[in-house]
Amino acid sequence: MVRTTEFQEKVYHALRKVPAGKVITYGDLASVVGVASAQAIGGALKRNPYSPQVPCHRVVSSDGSIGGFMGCTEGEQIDRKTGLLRNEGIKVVDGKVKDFSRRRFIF
DNA sequence: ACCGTGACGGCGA
DNA sequence: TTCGCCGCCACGG
Repeated sequence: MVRTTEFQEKVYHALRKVPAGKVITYGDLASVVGVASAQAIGGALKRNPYSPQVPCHRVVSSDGSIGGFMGCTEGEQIDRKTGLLRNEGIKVVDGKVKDFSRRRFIF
């Protein structure tokens, strides 16, 4: 049983609305959930109890960086995250999201 | 492109 | 329950 706070649930719920092939920044996601801290989003994703249900891999940094994945800012986890993004049609080169045009998901 | 600072929430002690 | 520290960040210099 995973204890999730309302904050985390909001984050997960908002993230759930992001379809495959699109990515969102931590800041934008924070804006959606109504908080001013993008880092808090990262913290929530880090403790993400739901793996594929909540596409935490579709969340990238504002500068296009992949960001982190499963608590790691680098390593094979990141490589895996990159693979998932590419699998969804997102172009990722050198740890950066190239197709940044659709990073903004209109809610 | 890189580093430092700012700001907010979560979590542990 | 309260205080302090850390973090998958954002932005300016």
